[in-house]
Amino acid sequence: MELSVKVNDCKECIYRSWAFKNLSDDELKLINSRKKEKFFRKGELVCLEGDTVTSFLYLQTGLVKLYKTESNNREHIISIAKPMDFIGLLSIFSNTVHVYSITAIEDSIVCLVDLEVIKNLIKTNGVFAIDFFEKISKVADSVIKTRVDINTRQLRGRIAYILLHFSKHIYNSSKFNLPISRKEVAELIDMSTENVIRVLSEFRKDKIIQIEGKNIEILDIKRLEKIYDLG
Amino acid sequence: MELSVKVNDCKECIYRSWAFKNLSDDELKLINSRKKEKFFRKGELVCLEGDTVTSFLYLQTGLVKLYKTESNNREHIISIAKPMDFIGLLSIFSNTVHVYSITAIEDSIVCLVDLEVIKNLIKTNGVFAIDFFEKISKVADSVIKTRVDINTRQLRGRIAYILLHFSKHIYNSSKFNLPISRKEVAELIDMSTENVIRVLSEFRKDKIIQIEGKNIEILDIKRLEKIYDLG
DNA sequence: TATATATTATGATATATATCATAAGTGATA
DNA sequence: TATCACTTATGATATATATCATAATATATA
Repeated sequence: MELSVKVNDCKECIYRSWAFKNLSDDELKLINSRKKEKFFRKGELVCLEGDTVTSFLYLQTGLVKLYKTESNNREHIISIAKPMDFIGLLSIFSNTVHVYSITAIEDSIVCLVDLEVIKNLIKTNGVFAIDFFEKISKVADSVIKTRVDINTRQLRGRIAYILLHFSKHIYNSSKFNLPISRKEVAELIDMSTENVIRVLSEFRKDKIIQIEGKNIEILDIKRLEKIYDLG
Repeated sequence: MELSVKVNDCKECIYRSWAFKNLSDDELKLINSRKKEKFFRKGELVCLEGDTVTSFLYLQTGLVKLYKTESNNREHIISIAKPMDFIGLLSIFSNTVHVYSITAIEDSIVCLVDLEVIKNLIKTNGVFAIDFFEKISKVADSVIKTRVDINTRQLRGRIAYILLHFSKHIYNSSKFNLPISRKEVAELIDMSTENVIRVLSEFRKDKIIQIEGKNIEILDIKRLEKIYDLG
């Protein structure tokens, strides 16, 4: 179910990415006329793998997961995207269809801009083109880096990674509410659900973290960082 | 040691990527005047992680590996790039320094184009900007896809992947000379060297492949594909 | 050519991780 | 409220994978 949201004017939009800083007022107006802000309730699908890419997707608020559904119906999460991320990743250039499915894992607002408008601006405003490529490249580069970081570590290192990631890069707090289930954590960092639970319990017993359901508090960040560093 | 190579004029260059198809003769001339083709012998370093990115790097012939050196001095190969790939990946937009080191794993010719020239062309020729980003996005997307493909499979599936990859996408032949050592295969698909050797031997015993040192021939591609599909 | 070094190879063993089994807790829903 | 499905939890066991040990080749280097 898509609810209507307060409509932001691009020019005044507080969620606007720095990648749009070199657009003129007229260009922002153009985007404004061809964009739509959509609200997605936690759990709602934003787009499905295989859908035709017609819009540039920008996450204003909330959190979404990017994932693929394997042939055995298991999901494999590629990335958790945060506000200001270009959540369609490189598909807008590399493909005519979305490579990943996207689902909101928290109530989220996604701004959809007609892809043709973005491509035309890239063609006509060279400085914007460079800015835009810089931003999208950074997002994609960080996806690659994360995949490698995770897969070169073993279980404890992966759990440490995900805890530090949520704490430092998403919630900026040592205390946070994990937005995904242990099963989804498992799908994100390539391990079994049982082992996710087990390692979390281990960290709890070692007083590295405190757990109350989905509420997690990092008690000993130094040790967590050490576990992450050692792999 | 960099040897001089026959200098190709960009306009006539048989190695040119389709991403450059919408450049005028003058624009190609500009690139031509600011490019350098360098020969790298097998094993030679093309660039080092951390080096400032000053050129757009394009692989004309040969093969190179993109890798990171871990703190424990172990190498982790991110990707094997083939002719026509943009081997600097997204670093040219996302970073001022190279994120990966690059080394030739076969005698290779890399064309280095002054990055400023490329960026200026992106700014002034919008159609080229789109073409260029389509290409670079495809290369980067395929890196992500490959990482996921590898890490969602277990050992036999990974070896099957790498054999099929070399056969289908790099050499277009069921018979080929593996350009990297078993150790490097291990670094590429995240497994131990011993297990790479073991699984290859297993495949040999099962008459799926034939091995003579680095010379490999796929005898039963159907079974190899099945092993890959099953993970 | 001789020597050192790296690669390929295989078996034995240790370790990491997944799977299976079971149960308590939680949340959705009829 | 009662029922059902899902999540969290933990222990036991099976499996996958890495590591260790050793040796035979192959390759590089003095």
